[in-house]
Amino acid sequence: MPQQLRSIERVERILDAAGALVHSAGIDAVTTRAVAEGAGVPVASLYQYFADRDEILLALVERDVGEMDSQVAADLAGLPVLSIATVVEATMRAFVKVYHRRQAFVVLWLRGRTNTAIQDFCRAHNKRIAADLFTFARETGLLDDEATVLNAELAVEVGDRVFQLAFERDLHGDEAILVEGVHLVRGYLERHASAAGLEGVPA
Amino acid sequence: MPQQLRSIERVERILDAAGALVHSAGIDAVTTRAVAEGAGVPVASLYQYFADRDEILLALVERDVGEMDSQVAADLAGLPVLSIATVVEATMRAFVKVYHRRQAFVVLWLRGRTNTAIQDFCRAHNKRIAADLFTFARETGLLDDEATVLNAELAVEVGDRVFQLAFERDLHGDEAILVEGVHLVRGYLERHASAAGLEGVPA
Amino acid sequence: MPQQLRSIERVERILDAAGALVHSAGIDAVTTRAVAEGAGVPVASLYQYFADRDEILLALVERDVGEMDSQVAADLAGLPVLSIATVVEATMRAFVKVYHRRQAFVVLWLRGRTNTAIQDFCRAHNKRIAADLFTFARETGLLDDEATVLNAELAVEVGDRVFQLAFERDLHGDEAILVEGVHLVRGYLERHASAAGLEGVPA
Amino acid sequence: MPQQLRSIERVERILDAAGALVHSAGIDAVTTRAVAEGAGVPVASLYQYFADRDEILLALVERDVGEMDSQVAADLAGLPVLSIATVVEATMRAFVKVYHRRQAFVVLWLRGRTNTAIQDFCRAHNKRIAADLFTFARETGLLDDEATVLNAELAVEVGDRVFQLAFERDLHGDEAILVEGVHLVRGYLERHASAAGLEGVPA
DNA sequence: AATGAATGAGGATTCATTCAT
DNA sequence: TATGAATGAATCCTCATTCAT
Repeated sequence: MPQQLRSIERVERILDAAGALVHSAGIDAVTTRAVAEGAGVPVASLYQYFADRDEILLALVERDVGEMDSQVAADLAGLPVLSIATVVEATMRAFVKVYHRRQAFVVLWLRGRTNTAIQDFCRAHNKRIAADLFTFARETGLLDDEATVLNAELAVEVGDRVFQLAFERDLHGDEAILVEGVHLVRGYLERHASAAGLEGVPA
Repeated sequence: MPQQLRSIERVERILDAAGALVHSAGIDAVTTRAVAEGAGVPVASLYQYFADRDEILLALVERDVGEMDSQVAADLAGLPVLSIATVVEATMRAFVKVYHRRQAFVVLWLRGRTNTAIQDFCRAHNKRIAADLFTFARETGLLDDEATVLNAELAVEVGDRVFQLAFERDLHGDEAILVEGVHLVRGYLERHASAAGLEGVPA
Repeated sequence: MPQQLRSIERVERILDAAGALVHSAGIDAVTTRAVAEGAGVPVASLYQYFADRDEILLALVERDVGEMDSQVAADLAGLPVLSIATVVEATMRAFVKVYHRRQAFVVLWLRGRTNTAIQDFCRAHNKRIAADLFTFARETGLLDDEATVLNAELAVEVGDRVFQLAFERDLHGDEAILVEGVHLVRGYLERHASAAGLEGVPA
Repeated sequence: MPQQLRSIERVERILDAAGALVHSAGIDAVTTRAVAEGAGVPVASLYQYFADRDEILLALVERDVGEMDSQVAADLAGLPVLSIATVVEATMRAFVKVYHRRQAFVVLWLRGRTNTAIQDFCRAHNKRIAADLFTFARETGLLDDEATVLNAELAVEVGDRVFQLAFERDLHGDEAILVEGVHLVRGYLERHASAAGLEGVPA
C-alpha cells in the first residue's frame, strides 16, 4: 500500500474519532489526547496532518459540508418540476438527509455553538449556498426582478435556524418543526417569486 | 456605606468584567482569573457571590434577559394599534434596543459558542417569550383558530436567527437585514392571522 | 440561661458536628465550613472557642479520652478479684465499651492516622494509662520485682493495636480478634507477674 | 544514554523527592508542587509517570515494601536452626534493617497519618506476610495443630505496633522496646508452637 | 515521516483564617 | 461577644504543543 494512501486512511480515522467524540460528548471532549486515542495514533502524529486542534474540527466540518453540497446538487438535479416550492423542499430535505447521516455535524453545527473557525466556515458556506441557489433560481426564472441575494441569504439562515430548532433535542429532527419550517421559508421566498416560480416549470 | 450595598456593587463589577471579556474576547476568555482581575477582586471572592464559573455567565445573561422582557412589555404597551404587523415590529425592535445597550449579550448569545447553561436558559427564555406573545395575540384576537404556540415559537426562533445574522459582523445590527427579517416574520405569522390581526385593532 | 452555659452548649454542638463528620466521612471532611454548618454556627464563631482547626479535633479526642479513663476506673473498681487476667480483661473491655459509644473516636484514633496533635495526645494518654496501671498493679502486688513501666507501656500499645485490628473493618469490633488480643496481652504480662498476679487476690 | 533509562532515573528522582518530603515534613507536605520542585521536574511531568498524587505515594511505599519482602526472605533463608524464636527474631530484625535504610517508610507507615491507598496497601501486605509466615511455619512443623492464620496476623500486626512504638521518636528505633517486643511476639506464638517450634530444628 | 517524552501555561476550586463591624 | 465578608495561598490536574530522536 502506497505511503500516500496510508496517510489518507489515518486522516479519515482521526476525523472519525473526532466526530465520534463530538457526537458522544460535545466539542469540549475533542482534546488532542482523546482524538489520538480514539484514532489509535500517537498524539504527536496529529500534527503531521493538522496544524492545530482547530484544524481538525474544521476538517471534520468541511468533510460533512462537502457531502451537503453533493446531496443538494443531486436532489435538485432530480426534480421534474422547478418552482420555489419544489426547490425549497428539495434543498431543505437534502440538508436533513445529511444531518441524519452525519450526527457529529448536528452537534457541531446545529447544537452547541462552536469555535470561531467553524463558525466562520459554516457562515461562509451558508453564504455560498445562498449565492448558488440564487443564481440557480434566477437563471431558471423563478424569481421576480427585485429579488436579491440578500433574500436568499436570509432564507438559508432562517432555514438553518429551523434545523437548529428541529434537531435541538432530537438527533433525528422534529418532523413537525421541519414541515412548518419548510412552509415558512417557502412562504417567504414566494413573496419574491415570479409567476413561473409560483406555478413551476419543467426542469 | 452599608455592607449590603458594597456587595451589590461588587457583584455588578464582576458581571461587568465578565461582560467586557465576553464582548472583547469571547466566552472562553471568561476565566475566573480574568474576571477577578477585571473586577479588581481576588479570585477567591468570586466564590462569595457565585457557586462556580458557570453561574457568573448565567447571571450575566439573566441580567440582560430581564431587561429584554421589560423592554418588550413596555413597547407593546405603548402601541396605539394592535396587529400582527405592529406587534412583530414592536417586539423585534425592542430586542434590537436591548442588543444595542447590552453588547456583551450580543456576543454571548447571538454570536460564538455558549455553554450549556446559557444555551438552555436562552432557549427556555425564547420559549417563554413565544408563549407570552401567543397568549397576548390570542387574547387580542389577532390569530386564526388554527394557530398554535408552535407557530409562535418558530417565529421567535427565526427572529432570533435574523438578529444573529444582522449582528454577526456589525455590533449595531445590519439595518437592511433587520428590515427584511421583520417582513419575514410578519409574513409568516400573517398566514396564521385573523382578519383583525391583518387589519389591526385599537389597543 | 446564663451566657456561660450557652457557650458550653455551642462547644458541645461543634464537637458533635466534628465527630459526626469524622465518623461519616473521615478526618479530611472536618473542614471549618462543614463543622460550622453542622453545628449551626458561623464559621467565624469557631474561632471564639478554638484557636484553630486542629484544636477542634483535639478537643474532640480529649472528650472521648476522658470517658475512657472514667470507664476504666469504674470497671477496675468493680472487680471482686484482682489478677493480671482480671485487670487486663476489665481494662480492655472498658476500652471496647467506649469505642462502641464513641464511634468518631474509632475513626479518629483507631483508623486513619490523624494529625500530629491528636497523635501526640493519644500517645501521651497511652503512656499515662500505662503508668497508672503499672502503679495500680505494683501497689496491688500483682507484678514481680523486675517488671518496669516499659512492660506496661508495651502492653497498652500492643492492646491498642489489637483494637485497631479489631475495629479496622467492623465499627463494633471483631470479637475473635478481641478475645485473642486479650489472651496475648495477658500472656505477655503474666510473664512479669508475681504469684498473686497469677492467682489473684480479693480486691 | 537511552531514553528508557532517563525515564527510570526521573521516576527514581521523583520518588526520592517524595520520600524526602515525607521524611522531613510528613505526608501532607507531599504536594505535587513540592515533589516536582524537589525532583527538579515540572509539575506536569509528574503526570507522565503517575496517574495522580496518590499513585506517587503508593509507588513510594511499594518500592520499600518490596525491599522488606526480599530482606525477610533472605534472612530467613540464612537461619541455621528454625524455631519460633529464631524465625520471629530474624523476621523482626529484617524489618528493622529496612526501616533503617528507608526512613521515609518509617514516617509514611509507622508514623503519622497516611492516605487510604497506603493504609490499604500496607494492611494487605501485613496480611500477606502473615499468611506466608504461617505457611512457612506450618510446613516446617513449628506450629501445633490448633494454630490458625489469625494467630499469625495478630503477631504481625502486634509486631508492627512494636515497631511503631520503637520508631516513634527515634528514627533508628528504641532498642529496649525492640528487644522486649521480640519477646512479646515470640511469647505469644510459642503458646501455639509444636515441640519442634519450641526446641528448634535444623533448617 | 513518525513519535515518546516533556512542559509552560493555565484551569477551577477550596481552605483556614482574619477583621471590620 | 459574635459574625458576614473577604482573601492569600495553595490544591490537583489538563491541555495543546514542541522537539529530539
